[in-house]
Amino acid sequence: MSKSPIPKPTESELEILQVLWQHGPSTVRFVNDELNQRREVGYTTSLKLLQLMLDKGLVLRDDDSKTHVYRAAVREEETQGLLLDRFVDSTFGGSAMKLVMQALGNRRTSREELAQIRRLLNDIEIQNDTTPPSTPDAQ
Amino acid sequence: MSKSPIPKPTESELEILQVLWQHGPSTVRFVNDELNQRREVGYTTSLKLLQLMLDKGLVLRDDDSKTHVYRAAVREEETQGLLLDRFVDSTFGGSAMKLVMQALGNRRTSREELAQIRRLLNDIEIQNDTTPPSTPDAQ
DNA sequence: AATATTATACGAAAAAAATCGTAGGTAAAA
DNA sequence: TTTTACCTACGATTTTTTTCGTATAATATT
Repeated sequence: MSKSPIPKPTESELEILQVLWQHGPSTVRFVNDELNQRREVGYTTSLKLLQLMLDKGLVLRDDDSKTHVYRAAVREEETQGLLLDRFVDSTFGGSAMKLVMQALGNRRTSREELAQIRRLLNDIEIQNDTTPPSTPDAQ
Repeated sequence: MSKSPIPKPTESELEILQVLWQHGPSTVRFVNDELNQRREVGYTTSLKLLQLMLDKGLVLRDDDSKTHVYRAAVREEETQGLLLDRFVDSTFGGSAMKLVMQALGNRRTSREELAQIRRLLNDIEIQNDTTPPSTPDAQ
């Protein structure tokens, strides 16, 4: 049961992953166009990034046709969770609570979203009740 | 009412800020010792970092005595909020909700903490009710 | 067939961060 | 007063990340 040694994506790599997660398998051209909606990036820059990501195993590619198609090799939630851990650690000293409080307190959250969170809280409490609190949290 | 153009702290700088936030004004020696509880860092590395941070305005220092004393120049919540924004943006495509859901769903949250969040949710809803939803959110 | 367009590969420069070594100063101890 | 211990300043190196230029091949266009 070997855990994949996912290398942490850098900020730029994350941007690209976002595109792939959101739009599915894409060509370099498409990815680059997407990136350029936010900031100016050269085509070969995106290309190189994707190639590096391929090496790292962050993406896979289909090079059947001349124009290669890349897709994310890591799942969105998994990766986000990983980065979240790092972030909570580095910025909030390990306290996920603090983070949540800030995230909620800092910005305007709609009633709909609040309700959604309440629902989630309920679910978690139910789980807490039905599950022994001593669940080994293997990382 | 000029907002200070706080430069974004890097990961290492964040580590140091954590120490200062947690322990208050500290000497280089102390900061370095703290850092070394997590990983190996040379003394002059910490020193240099603090000096750079001084330049950037991230910390202030009292150099009355020979041994300088540094303290955070940026407030914890403010800085965390700033970084949170960046993080939400880069990792969760701008959706704070997604982040909160993950943060809560992903890890074991104690009943106490859940209650705390509920309280916060209540507060927010009250605010939402008493405050016109159209608060100009000048960025 | 010749030309223009669009791709990939890849080395390497540029930029950003982190780390360290060494010089030199001050103060306490011997 | 000499020695020892600790501190700061600061240049410079190393590492990591980002960005780009150029060579070259394949495809489409005229």
